[in-house]
Amino acid sequence: MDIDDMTSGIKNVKPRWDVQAVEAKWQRIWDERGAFRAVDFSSKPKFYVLSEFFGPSGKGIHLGHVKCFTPTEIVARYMRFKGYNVLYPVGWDAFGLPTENYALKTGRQPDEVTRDNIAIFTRQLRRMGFSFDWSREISTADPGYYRWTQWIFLKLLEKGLAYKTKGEVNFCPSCQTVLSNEDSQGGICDRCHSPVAKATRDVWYLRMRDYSEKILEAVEAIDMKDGYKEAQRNWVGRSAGAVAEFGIEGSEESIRVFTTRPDTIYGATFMVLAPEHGLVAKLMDRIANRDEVLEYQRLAAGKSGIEKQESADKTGVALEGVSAINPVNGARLPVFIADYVLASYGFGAVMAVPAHDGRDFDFAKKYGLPIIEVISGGDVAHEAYEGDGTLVNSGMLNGMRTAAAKEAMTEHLRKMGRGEARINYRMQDWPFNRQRYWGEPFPIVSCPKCGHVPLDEALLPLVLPKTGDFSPDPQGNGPLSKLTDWIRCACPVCGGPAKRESDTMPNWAGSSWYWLRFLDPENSESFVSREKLEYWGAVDLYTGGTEHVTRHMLYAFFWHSFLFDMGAAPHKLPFSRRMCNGLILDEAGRKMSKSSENAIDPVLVIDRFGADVFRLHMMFIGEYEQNTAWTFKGITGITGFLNRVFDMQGMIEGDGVSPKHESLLHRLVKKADTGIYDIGGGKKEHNDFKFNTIIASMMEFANEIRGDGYITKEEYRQFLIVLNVFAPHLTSEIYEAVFGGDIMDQAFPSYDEGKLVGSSVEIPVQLNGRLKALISVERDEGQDSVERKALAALGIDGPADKAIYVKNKIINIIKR
RNA sequence: GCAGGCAUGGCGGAACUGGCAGACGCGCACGGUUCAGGUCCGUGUGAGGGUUACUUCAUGGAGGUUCGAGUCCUCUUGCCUGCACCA
Repeated sequence: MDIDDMTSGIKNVKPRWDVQAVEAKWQRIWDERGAFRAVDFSSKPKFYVLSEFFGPSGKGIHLGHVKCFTPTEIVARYMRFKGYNVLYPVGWDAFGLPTENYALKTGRQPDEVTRDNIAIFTRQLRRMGFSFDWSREISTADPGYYRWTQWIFLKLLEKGLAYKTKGEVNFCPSCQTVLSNEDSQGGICDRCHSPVAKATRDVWYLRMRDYSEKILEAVEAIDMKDGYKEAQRNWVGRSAGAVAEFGIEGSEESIRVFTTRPDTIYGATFMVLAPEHGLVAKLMDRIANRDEVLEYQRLAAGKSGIEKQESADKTGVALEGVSAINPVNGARLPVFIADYVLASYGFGAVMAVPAHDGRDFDFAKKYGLPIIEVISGGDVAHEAYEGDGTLVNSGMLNGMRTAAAKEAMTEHLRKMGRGEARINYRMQDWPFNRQRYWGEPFPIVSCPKCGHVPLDEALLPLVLPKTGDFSPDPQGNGPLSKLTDWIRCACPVCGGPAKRESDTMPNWAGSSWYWLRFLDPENSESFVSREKLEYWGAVDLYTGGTEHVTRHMLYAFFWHSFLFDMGAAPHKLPFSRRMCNGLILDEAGRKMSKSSENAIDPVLVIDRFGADVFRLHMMFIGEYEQNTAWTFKGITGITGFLNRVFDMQGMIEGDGVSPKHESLLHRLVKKADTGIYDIGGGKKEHNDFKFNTIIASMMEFANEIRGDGYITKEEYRQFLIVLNVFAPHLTSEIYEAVFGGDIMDQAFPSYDEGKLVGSSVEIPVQLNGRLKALISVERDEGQDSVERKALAALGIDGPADKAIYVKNKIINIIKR
């Protein structure tokens, strides 16, 4: 579909200025003047604003980019007017599967594809007129950049936060690579949307779980909507409880469980292990129903995450001949394996208390296991009671309340040497290697004698070698393993024959620290200079997609906390404030993605309407954080508005601010000054990012001017500055024509609280809460005289029973 | 199941700490300009009733607090978005 089809049926409003020429002219001027350069160590206050950098696909920018970047662009221009040294950088998250898959499909080299795509993005973004500091452009696939990604990995390794082991991980059969939990949310590959399988592989893990508390600290400290914090807390999944150790009858082995309810331990009537629990193999020769157990294990291993979700019904198999012993009362408990217990959480085993846990209850009912009530308050014959209450049937705990009993039992277990208090986390360590080509090579050599040996830092970057064959290997080896000359090397420690690591890092590696590199993109001595880190500090405002809240952001918190701990970053938090933009939907309300049919190419919109109109329209049709259905309806209203702004050049009369327009202008300036961005931040509630209503206020102002037929020079000047942050091209052009010079040299206009209301105000008069009349009063007029006017307007003799007057707003007369 | 969010005209959406509901824009109607269409300019536009003055009803639904509720409280319905057998 071309632009004419898409815009058929809407008014054909012609702009009265040469849109394309004006926009090209100012983009060139800004470029020549280096207008958006952020200045290191400037004496102005710093302001660092960032939207998530671009994954440069071949399709170019999409509407989601425009929705995401226009707000930060507006904030950046606004903050420059407010006298800040603004850093608003641009870069490329260039490694990763989309580029690699595209290169495979088209038979081209990923680095060439990346270079071409970056060129496309650059051209398009310049045409949007975004005020990026292009001199700080970075790409994660550039050796000068990924040298430092590799360096951070070596530091993680040095501090014991990276390790390689065999582990069960998510594996995408289609992309033929290992994925992290964050990459396979809902059991679906984030890249190709295939169902994810489980596989046992050699995995490089990063000890992200060790950073759970620090990540949670960052979650609490960053200024961000509660919903996102909650999603992040859930992802980390902190829960406080105890570990308890149950013996195995006639064996040295024991079952360790994590429980949040140590108070219910007297109610445990059986134990459940995850099917793949290591103990099963160890006890195999005592298990009477070996075949049945092995069969169940085999079935459970084959189930995907989705299959497990679909079968809510609980299944399991008893380990016949195995009994566990409750450490507190010596009770003999049967032991089961069942796939409702997850190997990856806690110890992969639970003490089952059917009276007080819904899942255990279901399982007990199905297999006819006893249910013992130990907390009073429910009806455990019919359903599990998970609430608090008083302990019964619980020996030493009887009569205690839940909270006290938890504490007492935890202490009791500790004294017995059979348990202790424990905080457990749902979040897993981060599987960090991918069996794909287009990523950062690991600076690691594998030596038969010395194990995994890191390369010397001085040898970084370990450059990704060029190869004609970078297709994934069905055996699950990284494509680099085919490059035998590159793989073979000498061990840095013993000099003997060794091999390089052939896997590469995931596409989230380079994005886990990139905001820091913008501070010092050319540095070849360190990842960022200390002085620049100290000058710029945290990103003041960071925006991006909601989908990155439980992924990129958690990785970012992890790496940043690590860099802080090792003393490499002087500030604790990477970002001060985070906002997430809503999605762009098509007119039918479906998600508009760049791959789908319904996508609208932003370039067509620029060609037809220009960047100024496009930006205003995008901001006008919906709120930043809400999903927005894209439509061309109404876009001509924006063109008409800018036409009227353009026409004001012929309506200039007088200087100063006319009394007629004074309160209107002050209200507009206040609306913009408070509604674009809350400077200072730190507040719980923000009242900014109100771009749609600021545009409405500008339209109101323009309507008033048109009605009056004149605008003063000073009014026009202030109005153009406000509009400039939204529509920089046209306003620069008009400003130059009317006033001479560059509008960007101006300061943002100021407003006066005392001038927001005109000298006389029209207020509604209510009688018993019903609107009856309007009266005109002086600004701040006293209640007595307003009340007299109101009574007169209502035609009432004598006093009111009561009168409520809200100054300059409303008066309500009560007369029964 | 748990958590978070949303609900206002024909449509997108306004409404600051409770204070004229529907700003602004689109659409629509009528009028002007035009040979005509488009553009442009003007007027009107929540629903019902009345010839007018006016009046009743309206922010998913039901109650409540208040002089006054889209906004606060209780209950309820529908939709969206995360996480989901996490012990």
